[in-house]
Amino acid sequence: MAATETRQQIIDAADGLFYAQGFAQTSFADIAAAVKISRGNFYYHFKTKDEILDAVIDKRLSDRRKLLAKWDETADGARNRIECFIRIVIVNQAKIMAYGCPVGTLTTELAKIDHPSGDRANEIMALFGDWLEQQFLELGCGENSRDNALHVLGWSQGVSTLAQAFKDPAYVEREVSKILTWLDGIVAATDQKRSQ
Amino acid sequence: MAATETRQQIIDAADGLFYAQGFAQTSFADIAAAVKISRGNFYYHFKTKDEILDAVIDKRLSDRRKLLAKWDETADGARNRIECFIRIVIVNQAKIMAYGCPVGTLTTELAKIDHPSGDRANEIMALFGDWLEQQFLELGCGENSRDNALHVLGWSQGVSTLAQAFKDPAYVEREVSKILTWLDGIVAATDQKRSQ
DNA sequence: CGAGAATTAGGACAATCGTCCAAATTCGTC
DNA sequence: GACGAATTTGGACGATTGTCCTAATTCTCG
Repeated sequence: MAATETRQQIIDAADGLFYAQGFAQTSFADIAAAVKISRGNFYYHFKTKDEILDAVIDKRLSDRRKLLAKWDETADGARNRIECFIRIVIVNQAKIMAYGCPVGTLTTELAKIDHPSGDRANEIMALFGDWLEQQFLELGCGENSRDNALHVLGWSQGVSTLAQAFKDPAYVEREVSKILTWLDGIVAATDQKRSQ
Repeated sequence: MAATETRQQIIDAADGLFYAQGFAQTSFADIAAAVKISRGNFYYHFKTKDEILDAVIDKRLSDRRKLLAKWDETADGARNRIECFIRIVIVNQAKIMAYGCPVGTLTTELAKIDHPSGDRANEIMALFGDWLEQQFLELGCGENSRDNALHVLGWSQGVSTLAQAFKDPAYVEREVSKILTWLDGIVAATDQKRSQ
């Protein structure tokens, strides 16, 4: 099999296992079993566990960039694009209730063990923050755009944490309604300001 | 030394280490070094690592109950008590930026590894949720009280997660201002409804 | 087909993990 | 001071960890 192919399978399996079990709790043996490859084979593709982590972070960054690009293309207008982001807590509800937010739980875990790749993991969080800021800028929020972006981002992290703790789908639905009401309030306020 | 004394020192050290490093990342050797006790001595006080975890959760539950009781005594009115809760993200800012929320990170970690004591850890989260609900009930929010309580609780989790990721104190301050404005909006709305 | 490169298999390695035990030490009580 | 209980010590244990190496296998191309 081509090296790139096996390498990709390792990354994909590690991505899923890091999400479901956490980085520190996932061993080479776990990934090997998932890919059905000998343990020693890892050393050919990745010299250390940290290299796998970096590759997984790269993949997640790439995946999220693609997701945001898709929303940029398909969703009509900045408000609807923000709603796309908001609704991922419903779309991915089952996984979030089981494993939490893939972005938030990784950044939290790496920050807590002070891992060198923690900054790279934070880039995924920053990616969403920057994208949201861009949407609010397009909405006409001006200097409040960054503020609003972090508000929505933090909201999603809070909802994910409580969804995992309480496993209550109805709570998630209510919070989505609330933040959408807040969003439309922002839209109305900027529209009003613009017409003045 | 009395057994209860050593036991308490172990629990206190484990509490701090579980918070700073995470449960899974903290070994018996780590705690032993912190308490300056031989590793084997643990077996006399705790048969397994899970027993230490349970004791730490008990301590945290007790500590938080005391904190809430103090707020019940000292703070004047339900609104100010809710503000006490909101402001812990500022009071504990340094630790939160370094290690995240003690409650949220533990529940997240235990949920992810599907640990038997995860439910007990969730009780700490539920403790705050129930207390907040009680405050909103006293504010006169009626059936919206639970909803509002989870909103504030989720908010605190989101702020903690982003504070840890971005390490930006100004963001925390802005979010506190925002949620206090929201809170006063709730107070005003219920006052208005009451006077009708 | 055959030679050389690319890829994989399987295990050795030192370290660390949670657990457990027997011996040594300290403590309280008469 | 002496005896039994309570407490502590230091290390052994099997398992697992990440890392690393060598031999075997598969693939590629002349």
